[in-house]
Amino acid sequence: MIDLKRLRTEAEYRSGIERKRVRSGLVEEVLAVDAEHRALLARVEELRGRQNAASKAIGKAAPDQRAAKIAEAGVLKDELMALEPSLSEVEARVRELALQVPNPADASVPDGGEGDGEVVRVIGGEPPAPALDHAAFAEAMGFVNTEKAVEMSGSRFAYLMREAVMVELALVAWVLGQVGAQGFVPVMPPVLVREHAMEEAGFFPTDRQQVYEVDEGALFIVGTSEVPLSALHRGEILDADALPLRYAGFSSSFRREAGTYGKDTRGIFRVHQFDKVEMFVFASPETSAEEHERILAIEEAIVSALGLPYRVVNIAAGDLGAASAKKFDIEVWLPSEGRYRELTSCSNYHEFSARRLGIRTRGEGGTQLVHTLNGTACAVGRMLVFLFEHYQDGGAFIVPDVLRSFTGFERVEPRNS
RNA sequence: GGAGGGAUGACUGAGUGGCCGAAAGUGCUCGCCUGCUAAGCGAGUAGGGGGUGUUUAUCCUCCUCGAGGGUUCAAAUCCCUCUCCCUCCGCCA
Repeated sequence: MIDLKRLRTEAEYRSGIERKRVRSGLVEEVLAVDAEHRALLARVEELRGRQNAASKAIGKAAPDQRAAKIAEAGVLKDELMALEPSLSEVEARVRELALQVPNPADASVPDGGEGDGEVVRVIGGEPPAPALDHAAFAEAMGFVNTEKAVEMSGSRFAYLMREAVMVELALVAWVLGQVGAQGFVPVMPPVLVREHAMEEAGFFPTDRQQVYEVDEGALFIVGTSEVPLSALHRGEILDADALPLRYAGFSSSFRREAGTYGKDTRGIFRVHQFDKVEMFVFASPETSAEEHERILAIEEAIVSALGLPYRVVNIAAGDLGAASAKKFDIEVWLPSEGRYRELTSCSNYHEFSARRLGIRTRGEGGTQLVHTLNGTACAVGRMLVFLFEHYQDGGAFIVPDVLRSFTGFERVEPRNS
């Protein structure tokens, strides 16, 4: 949720929103309805004040004067009742519109849309394509079965099988250890949440079409453990000394991938269900930018330890999600496609989601909203895609060094060939 | 699945229609006192919106006692719905 007060008083705040490709006229509309709301609120409050005073007077009045005073207060009540429905109607409109307004882009975010991100750095080379691309290799090795999964569940589902399962689990265990060493508390959260959790995390209403709905709309399946992690301190006033609070959620993630027909149909690059270790941080506003860099550094350390060539991109304003004020993607070189593809991303939400969640700290001048940040420690399935290409040796698969103590094997030979 | 009890400020907990945004205690903050510590004494201590503005001051005002709705001139208190917690019974691991 944006700060309406800042929207109407700070030009920079407003331009940060407008840099994010918002529906034209939305900002003007919000401001107009907000003004209407405040004007009406003043009238209603004035009436309520008089009504409150009149009611109090009845309690103190002598018994023989009560009847007259009750009649008097009744008139005020009727006036109020005539006005209040329009107030709640305007309130609902402000809220509905404000929910559609994205978090303003940070000043350090470049202008433009998809493809206009700023490449911050490039690490590693651009090795040539292996004999088989990730999908063909995974199938040849018996690591992935999409055919039967598609019959059973539909496109973009897959069975992960054999040694690949052990590599998947090794990645999870290793990554949780890495982030644990950085102070992130491991969490396995519920993946079914109520609607308000989706809204407060910043996903509803804007990304509703990406989310699976179950139990007749009572519950929604999360597309990232960011949602249940964000709710971990819902409604709390946190001790400033306790910040930053860092969590690492491990869960399956589910995405409808609406509007991606025909994109990334090979293998398990883009699927409806995948496992992910996600970092989530509640930070003070003063340190959130620093914390963002820290999360990025951890992501880079993980990709580097796996020996993958990558680049860091500062995502352009028009390509940011609604809740994000700033986002870094790590894109890893995918040899078969001869280009960098997104593996992780980390965002600073500033106080956008904290406002909806009601998460604050106590400072000198009262309470202030915390900042929330999130970042992918490891999107496991997507990571496998890159490993399947970068760790081919002849027809065999080599287990990355750092995972070997978890898998118990170093190499998987080609099957029946 | 059935029956009953409950949800109040950072915490414990009183409060069945007006004198209640709310007793008391704990905690915390400040001051006093005590040679130190402990104890004692006094004061203060919820969140949010709007207006004003000398713009993290002051002041005015409205809302909030799990959430939403209703009754009433007036609701923490009465009624309805929902969410959650507890106890007992049943069922199942």
